[in-house]
Amino acid sequence: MNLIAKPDSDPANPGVKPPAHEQVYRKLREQILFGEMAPGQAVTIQGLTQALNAGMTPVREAIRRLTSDGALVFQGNRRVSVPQLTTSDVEQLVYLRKTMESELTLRAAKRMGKTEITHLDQLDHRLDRAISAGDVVGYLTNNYLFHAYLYEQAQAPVLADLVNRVWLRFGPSLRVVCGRFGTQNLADHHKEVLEALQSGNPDAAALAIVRDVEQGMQQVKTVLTAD
Amino acid sequence: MNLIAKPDSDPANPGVKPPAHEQVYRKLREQILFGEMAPGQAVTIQGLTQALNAGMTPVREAIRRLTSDGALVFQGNRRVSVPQLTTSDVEQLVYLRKTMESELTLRAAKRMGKTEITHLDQLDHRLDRAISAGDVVGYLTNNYLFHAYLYEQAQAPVLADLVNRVWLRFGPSLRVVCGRFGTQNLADHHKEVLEALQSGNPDAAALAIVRDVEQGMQQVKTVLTAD
DNA sequence: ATGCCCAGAATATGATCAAATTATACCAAG
DNA sequence: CTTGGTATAATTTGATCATATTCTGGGCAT
Repeated sequence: MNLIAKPDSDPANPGVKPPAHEQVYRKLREQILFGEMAPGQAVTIQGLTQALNAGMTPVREAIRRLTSDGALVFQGNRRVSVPQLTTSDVEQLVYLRKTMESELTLRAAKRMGKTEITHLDQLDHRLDRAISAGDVVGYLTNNYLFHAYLYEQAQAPVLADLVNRVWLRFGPSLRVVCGRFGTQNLADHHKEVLEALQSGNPDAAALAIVRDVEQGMQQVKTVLTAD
Repeated sequence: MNLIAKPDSDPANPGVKPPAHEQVYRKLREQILFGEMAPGQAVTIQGLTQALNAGMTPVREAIRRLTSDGALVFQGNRRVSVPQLTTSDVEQLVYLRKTMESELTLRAAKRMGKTEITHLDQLDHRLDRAISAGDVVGYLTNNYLFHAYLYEQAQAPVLADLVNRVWLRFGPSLRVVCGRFGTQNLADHHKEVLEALQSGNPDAAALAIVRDVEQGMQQVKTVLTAD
């Protein structure tokens, strides 16, 4: 019997490769999160098989997972596409993000030590660099990583899972926001979060995250209505 | 060109049948929600293909969707099983249910008219009958239908979607609760909800739902710890 | 107890069938 | 004769299946 911890479950292990459908899923997930797909864009299975150089079955399975995530939608007939958010959708997403992310931040703040806070700070610096460089993909990526790392520290996998699910829904719209406003005008409240963490004030951190969410989602709503 | 609205998109249309992977997904979903699967139970692809008399591909896709829902979990190697909840999991689920379901109830209460409230009342009567008959599956089914109908009235698809996702996580554990306590001792707060709706008090309805959630999840937690 | 081997299950491919969209051709009306 | 619309054909794409391949886990021998 194998008593050693299985390297399979370690996502950072370079020795073992995850199955093809997992790889395809992650790639598509990144493309959706980091703005390589536009809202309303059609997604074809056969298109993806050659674009990602993958078989048909893995692509199908990845698409199923993503439709369950709400990152893609069944288009009545059997076509799939990137969803177009309505104003009502955004309002619901705001409510979800505010309640879930504030709770996650609260939990994370109570657990994080010096090391973790420093790492978060570094992530924010990278984000700043991407902003001043006008690097849209870098902005989207690092903004996500900032939040994702924070929520990972909360040690609440169920909540973190659901939040990631929610992010997939508005990911494509963020790209549109960047195109509309440019990276320069994308102020965030990350500095407030970091200060609250450093001074050991969980409630303030949670409040700052709520402000961050409100501000970010307000821009999404603006782009939608100006559409 | 066909200018008539496509009957395909109508889910209640009996003429058109959904694809096999969709049917398999719904069947498995019901089996998980209504207690035909036990926590920890292993799920094999080939087992399902003959149990549901379906092909391999549809079963695979359904399983992918359900793992994304959190209704099934990858067991490191390539086994899949029904998840065992931890105490921490339940606490997170409680938080999620309370915030999401109270919001949904609030929205629903503001929209529902006489007709809808009557329908909800009928669903609750069926639930009562199942309880006094000791019908476990009937209890689980009608309890779900009560909540699902209520949330459907909120006209908030994003929120409703997420809540359904959450229900899939604790569905199997509810069955265990029934086996432990028996249907007789499963008091709920549905009557309070109905009274609040009839007297046009959305906040009271939301509060009653929160109590219902707390009470139900408390039983789940009890069963877990007594394990 | 350790390592090799085999059975069985899951992963992945390509082929085949069915459905839908697009393109084309035909007919009727102006 | 042109234009608009409809019916039909062709192409594209999705759904499913049968099959080959890979991997895991347990049994057996050392």
